[in-house]
Amino acid sequence: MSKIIAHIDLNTFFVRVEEIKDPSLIGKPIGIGNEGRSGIISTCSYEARKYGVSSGMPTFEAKKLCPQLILKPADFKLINLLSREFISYLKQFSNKLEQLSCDECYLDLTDSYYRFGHNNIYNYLKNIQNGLYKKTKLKCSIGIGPTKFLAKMGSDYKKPMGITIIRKKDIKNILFPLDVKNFYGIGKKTYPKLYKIDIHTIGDLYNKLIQNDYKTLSLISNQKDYILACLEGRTSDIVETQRSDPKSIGTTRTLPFDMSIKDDITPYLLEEIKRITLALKEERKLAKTITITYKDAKCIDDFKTTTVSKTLDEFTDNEEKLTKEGLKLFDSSFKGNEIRLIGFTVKNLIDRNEAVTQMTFDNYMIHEKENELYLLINKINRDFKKEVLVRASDLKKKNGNR
DNA sequence: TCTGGGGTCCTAGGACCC
DNA sequence: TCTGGGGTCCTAGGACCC
Repeated sequence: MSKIIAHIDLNTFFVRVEEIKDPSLIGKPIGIGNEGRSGIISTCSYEARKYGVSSGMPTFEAKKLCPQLILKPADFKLINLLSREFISYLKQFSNKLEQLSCDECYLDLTDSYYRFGHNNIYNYLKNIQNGLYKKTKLKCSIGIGPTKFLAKMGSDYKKPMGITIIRKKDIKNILFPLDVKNFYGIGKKTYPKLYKIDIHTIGDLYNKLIQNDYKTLSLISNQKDYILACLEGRTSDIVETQRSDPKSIGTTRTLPFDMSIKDDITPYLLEEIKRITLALKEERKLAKTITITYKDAKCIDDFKTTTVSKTLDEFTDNEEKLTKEGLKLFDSSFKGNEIRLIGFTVKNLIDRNEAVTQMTFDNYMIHEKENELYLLINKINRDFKKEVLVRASDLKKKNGNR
């Protein structure tokens, strides 16, 4: 028997958070993003979309398209709070929940649907959707299908507050007429190439693949089996409740201005290395491979990103070691060209307790103690900085009122 | 003033070993 | 005389997603 997998997607979540804070914004064109040198729109309201504004667009361009656009920075504190409420609300219906990001998840409803003798799947879902709205004021779209892929395509099909059921027998009717760029996994590089060989819809793509069309295979031969499995309802229906281990941890930072002098860039790199060391310790991981990322400042109609990496002789979470190796790699690879962004990533990760076998127990215990201390010092530093900022702003207010 | 930041997965070539 | 074939690891880059 096939499962009942739901994909639940919050509609324009970051915008909705602002509307909940300030209901007078409802119905207005809103973009979430920062003003300034490197601001982009992370998401925008449906009203803004009418003007052509879309996510990923630089804010200056969005402003050009829609001058009355109201720009708000993302309020991550409230976003995280509401995201947790969203997840905990859904867990009432099934504990088989896989969170994909702050605003979407899969839910395996097979047991709960049948156990409580429901007989109308649409009403059952409508109830979940309305309940979420009542409790949190958040709007969502729900897709239902026998596989995760079909559920995901379903939640995307109708927004906002849509409910779409895609059984295997509905695939031809619902998915085949859709533009091929709506296929989850076909992105902005591939779809124009598909258009060129006269593949415009998902149905076109399916038929060409079935026929082993030479031109189609030359573009996406490696994805053939996967795409066919998706469109025949044969992909995964397993909702993974355990958060999977991270494969890499990294940060990047856009510099306050374009830089080409090593000594100017180094402090920013050091800061990124510090952040990653802290994250490694918090995740209880050790890393073996380090990567530095640069983005060129000037490059004709594209920002070229280059990476250099190095695999170290041992797994580590030691700040001194990561800093030493990071700087060495930077020194040997940086060509002195103008860059606008710098980043540091670690990969090739193992659990810290796995490393016990690689060091003596005493050394392991010393390492654990050192790390506890490291996290504590970081927390004190953070709290201290916050305190200083609060006092500074109090002082400013006082002086301002005089 | 002028395109974020966090990830995953895949590929291809080269080095190296047996 | 002159270099197979399989496997693994490392590195760089590309495509995609939220």
